[in-house]
Amino acid sequence: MDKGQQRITSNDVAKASGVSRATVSYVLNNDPRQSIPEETRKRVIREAEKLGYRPFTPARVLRAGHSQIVLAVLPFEQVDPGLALGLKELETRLVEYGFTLISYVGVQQLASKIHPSANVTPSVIVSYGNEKDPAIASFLQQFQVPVLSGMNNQAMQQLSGKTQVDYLVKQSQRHIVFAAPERQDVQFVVQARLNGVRQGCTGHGLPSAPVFVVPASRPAARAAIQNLLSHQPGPYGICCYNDEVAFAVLAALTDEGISIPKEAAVIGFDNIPLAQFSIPALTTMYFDGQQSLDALVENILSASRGEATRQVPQPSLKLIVRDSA
Amino acid sequence: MDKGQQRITSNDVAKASGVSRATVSYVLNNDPRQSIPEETRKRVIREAEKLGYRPFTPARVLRAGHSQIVLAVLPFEQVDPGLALGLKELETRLVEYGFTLISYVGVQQLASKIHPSANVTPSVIVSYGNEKDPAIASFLQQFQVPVLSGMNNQAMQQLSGKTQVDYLVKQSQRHIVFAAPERQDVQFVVQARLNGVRQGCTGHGLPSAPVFVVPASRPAARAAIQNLLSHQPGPYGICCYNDEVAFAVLAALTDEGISIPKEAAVIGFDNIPLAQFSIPALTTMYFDGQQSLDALVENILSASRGEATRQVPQPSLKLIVRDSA
DNA sequence: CTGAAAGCGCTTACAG
DNA sequence: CTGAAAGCGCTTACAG
Repeated sequence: MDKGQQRITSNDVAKASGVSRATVSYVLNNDPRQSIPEETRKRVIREAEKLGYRPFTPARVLRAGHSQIVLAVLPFEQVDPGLALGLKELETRLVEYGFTLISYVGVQQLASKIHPSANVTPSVIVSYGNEKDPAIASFLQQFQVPVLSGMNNQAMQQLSGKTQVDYLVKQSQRHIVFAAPERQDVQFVVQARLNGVRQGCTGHGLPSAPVFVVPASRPAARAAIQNLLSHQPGPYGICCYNDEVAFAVLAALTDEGISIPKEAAVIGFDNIPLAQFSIPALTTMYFDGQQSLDALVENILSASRGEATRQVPQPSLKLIVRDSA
Repeated sequence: MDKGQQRITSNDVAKASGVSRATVSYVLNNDPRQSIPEETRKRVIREAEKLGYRPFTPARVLRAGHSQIVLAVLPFEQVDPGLALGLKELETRLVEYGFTLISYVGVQQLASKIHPSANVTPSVIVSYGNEKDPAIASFLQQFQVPVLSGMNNQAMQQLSGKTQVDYLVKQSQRHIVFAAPERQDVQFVVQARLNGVRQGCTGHGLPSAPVFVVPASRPAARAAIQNLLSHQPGPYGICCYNDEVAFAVLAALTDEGISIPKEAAVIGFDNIPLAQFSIPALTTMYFDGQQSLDALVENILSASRGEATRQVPQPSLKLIVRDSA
């Protein structure tokens, strides 16, 4: 069945350099318990290179009993830009320890088909969704490996919502509104953020913020905001779920001729690269997860060895003040 | 070393259901060449489920000699939104055949560290970069599996550039400018797009389009565009590398008080979700890769069996006319 | 219809 | 210092 060239194995390298497979393995893995003469070592390495030998990972993993793969489970349709950045950093960090980060995005549909897990054998999972959701829980469980929580917990999300309100209120007293996306895949986070916003309102003795679901089309967004604003006199303070929602709100406001930030102040979340180029430039916030990242990496390493993990510190919240609020 | 629970193997299932490992395998893989009594079959399945048995993939792959993994190699820092969508679709399609799509983003740095390939064993690679780049070529080569070209070739990119010009010229005669991003990771594509734009200029008897490198910060972008526009009288037609660049151009133009599209028309590329929310709403284009996707999936399947692949048809180019051009 | 056995490629005690 | 051997978990000829 398998046409084409044969796989090059450690056996080939052994033969080519006139040693046993054991010695090849010792040399290539730099086993400190063996002392191989420099000459032999050189020869093995040279032959391996010449043959283009790559150890066949599945065999190695079978032997070791566990892979060096970390799986990030992201149960949303799209990865928010802020999260994408964090994952990239995590990946870079893990590579230094010989680990590879693999992401599953939009697990809900995938899980229902042939289990994608069939092809990937992580030794640790980092979960960014609601682990209490039974569908997600059972998806995670089937891997039978430790599951860590990514830097995306409810407490953090609430704090962000609250901080948006704090900033808006500090600027001047406003009717606080929470702008939510239509997409359903992320409502878990939306809820947490909303809770934070409402908590902020309570803290400032303000009425509870209404939810403004921002339509995904521009004319609809405009109509919706017109309707929203007609209910109450301004000025408004609009806490957006993220920068993408904020762009839609900005456009709707502009189309309606509402002046920003005077009549309606808008604050986003994520500080995506595009945020500085909105009109007006978007005031926003983001998580600076450096220390949390360190802790997460440590936990991943521990978990992969079967050791206990520690509490990850909250990332700190950064505010970027531009022109929209 | 390995603490915690033992792995559940097919042996456990065999013992629990009072059959041999062979039978377990036959049942669980639905081997059509065996006729197992319905009762035995039921029992095996039940026990496997009860024990939560999952075949250990590395062992399976070692036996089979090849995985069911397809690796997408994306040698850029970030994945453009249009590409991200295409990958998502590809993944969905492949899952139906039992394959898993895994992406490596930003391979240039990764490749220089511990070879990430050590942990992943694809049976086919889909490459979205410049395969003639020696660094990329050697990265791809080490996997020793068939490499297919993703839907991202130069001819396509050129056509997009040319089509941008065609549209702009059809609207009215303008000084054509090509707006390129600062980021270096994607210059391979930028060049192809630029070639297309210049080809379009030539076709219409226009002078060759100058390249406007758009700074990543708003004030710098504004200063740069002021400088650009001072060289020649308008009106301008600005072909942007993608929608993100277009957002920056729009902001710079607006800050300079240039009227869009009258004095400067702007056309983007990708039709990202945010495109409709720019001010003014962005005119842009994108690839509709449906038929190409079918062909790519077929090729992946063929290649994984060691069979020959066929030419992938060009995706068609869609124009979205909004207000910026 | 079922089971004992071989073998995929690797690493690592173990014997020399 | 080096090599023969065992064994990770799986599937699949092969023998019965």
